[in-house]
Amino acid sequence: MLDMKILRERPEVIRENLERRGDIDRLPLLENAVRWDREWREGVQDLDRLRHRRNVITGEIRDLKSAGQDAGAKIREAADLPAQIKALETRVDELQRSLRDAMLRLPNLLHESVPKGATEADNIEVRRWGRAAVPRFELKGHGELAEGLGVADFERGRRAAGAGFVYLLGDLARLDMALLRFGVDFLVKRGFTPVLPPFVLRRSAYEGMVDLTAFRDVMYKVEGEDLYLIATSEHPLGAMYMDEILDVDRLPVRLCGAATQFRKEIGAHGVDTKGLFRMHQFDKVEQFVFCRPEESWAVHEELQKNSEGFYRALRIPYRVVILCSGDTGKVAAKTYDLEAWFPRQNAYREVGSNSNCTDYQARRLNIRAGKIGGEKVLVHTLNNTLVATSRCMVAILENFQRRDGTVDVPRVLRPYMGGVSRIGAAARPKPKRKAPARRRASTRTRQRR
RNA sequence: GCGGGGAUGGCCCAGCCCGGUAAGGCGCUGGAUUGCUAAUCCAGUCCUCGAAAGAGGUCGGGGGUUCAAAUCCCCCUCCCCGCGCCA
Repeated sequence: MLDMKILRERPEVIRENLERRGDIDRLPLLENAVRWDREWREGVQDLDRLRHRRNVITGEIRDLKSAGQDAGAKIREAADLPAQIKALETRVDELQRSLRDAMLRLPNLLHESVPKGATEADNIEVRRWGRAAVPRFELKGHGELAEGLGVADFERGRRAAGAGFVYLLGDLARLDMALLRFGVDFLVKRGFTPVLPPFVLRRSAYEGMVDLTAFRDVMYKVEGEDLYLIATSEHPLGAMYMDEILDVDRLPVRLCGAATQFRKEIGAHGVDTKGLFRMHQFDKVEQFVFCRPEESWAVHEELQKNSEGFYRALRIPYRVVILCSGDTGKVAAKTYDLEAWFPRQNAYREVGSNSNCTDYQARRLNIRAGKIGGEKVLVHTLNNTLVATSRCMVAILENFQRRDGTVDVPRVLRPYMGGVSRIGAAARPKPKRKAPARRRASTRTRQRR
C-alpha cells in the first residue's frame, strides 16, 4: 500500500506512476481515493465534534450524580446523541473502507531506473553470462528424458494427484534436494538465516501479503480450516514479523526460506508443457530481506549478485533483464528477472525474480524499524528467488544432457548427491568391467565434435 | 475432540464481581542534577484528524444494553495448560 501522505500532498506522482505503468484503468480509482479521503477527513471531524459533546455531557452527568444531584435534564439532553453518532460512524466507516480498498489496488511507485515499456517484450537485458550453446544433437524434452531414465513419473503423478503433480524418483529426487541444500548453504555463507516456514497461512496473515483476488485464482485452501497453502515462501517470511517493530541495529534481517510451494494457476503454453516447467507444486529457496529504507537499493543488488552467483556455480548460462514499467508487478518498485538458457527451447526463460518492494509491503504488514520508544520507520522488504528447483532441474536436464541420454550433475551438487555425477548412468545397461573409462571418454569426445 | 485458564499501550501487569477520566512497574527518549558512571527527580513514550491550539479513538474481533462499557449481555477468533489421539 502507498503512503497516504502522497495521496494527499502529491497525487500527481501517483497518477504519473499509473501512466508510466500503462495502468490507466486505475486512474479513476485514484480520483475516487482522493475524494474519499477528503470526505473521510471531513466526516471524522464532524464525528469527533459529536463525540466531544457526548463526552462533555457524560462528564457532567457523572459529576452531578457523584454530588448527589439530579441529572435528569442532562440525561434527556444526551438522549439523541447516540443515534447521530451511530449514523455518522457508519458513513465514516464506509468511506474508510472504500478508501482502503482503493489504496490497496494502487501499485507501488516505480524506481526512476525502471525503463518505460508496455510488455515483456520491452524488458531490457542488462547482462549475460555463460555460453548459450546450441546443441549438436537433438535434445530430448526434459519430461520425456526424465521419464525414460526412470527418475520422474508424470503418469502416476496425474493419476494420484492430477495434472501438475509428479513423482520424482531416484537421482532426480536427490537432485531436487541437492539444489535445496546447496542453495541454503550458499546463502548461509552470505549471512542468511535458513528458515523452514509454515507451508500454510491463515487468511489474516495472508492478506498482509497478497490481494483478496489472488486467493480464488492461485491458492489452495484447506477445506474446513482457515488455512491456505503457500504459493511462495515469500509469503510466510513476509508475514513472520507482521505488526512488529524490528530493532534497527539488527537490520538488515536476511532470511533464506526453503519450502514447497503450491499454485493452482499454472497456465499451459510453450513447449514441453507436460513437464516440470510449470507445476502445481515445487520447491524453492527464497531470499527475503527486511532492511532500512536507505539501504534497500544496495541490498537489491546484493540479492541479484547472489542469484547470479548460484547459477554461475551450477554453470548454467543466463541473462538478467530489468522489467519494464508495464511488466513490473504491483508491489515492486523495481524487478530484475534472471533468465536461464534453455537450449531445447532455444530461449532464455525466467527462473527467478528479484524485487525491491520498498515500504509497500511493510506498510500493509505494519513492520517497522526503530528503537522501542524511539522514532520508527517502515522497513523495506525485498525478495528474490535463489532457486526454484523444478525449473532449475529443467535447465540442468537440457543444458547438461548428453547424446547418450544421460545428464551430467553440476559439480557443486555432487557432494549433496552422494557423489553421483551423472543421472541415468546407472539405469543404462551395465557396461563390461573394463569398459567404463573409455566409454565415458568417447562419449565426451563425440559431444565435443 | 473434551476440560480449564487467558488476550489490557514496546514488554509485564492492575482494573472486570459492583459501569462513571485505563492505575502501576519495566524498558526507551529528552531534560534537570552530577568529576565519570550509577542513583534520583521532571516530562514524554499507541493510532486518527488538525497549520496549531486542541479534539477524538484505542483494553483480541463483531454485535447489543446504557446518557456513559475494559467492566454487563450475545456471537466469534486466537493463545496457553491438562487429557485424548498421534509422526
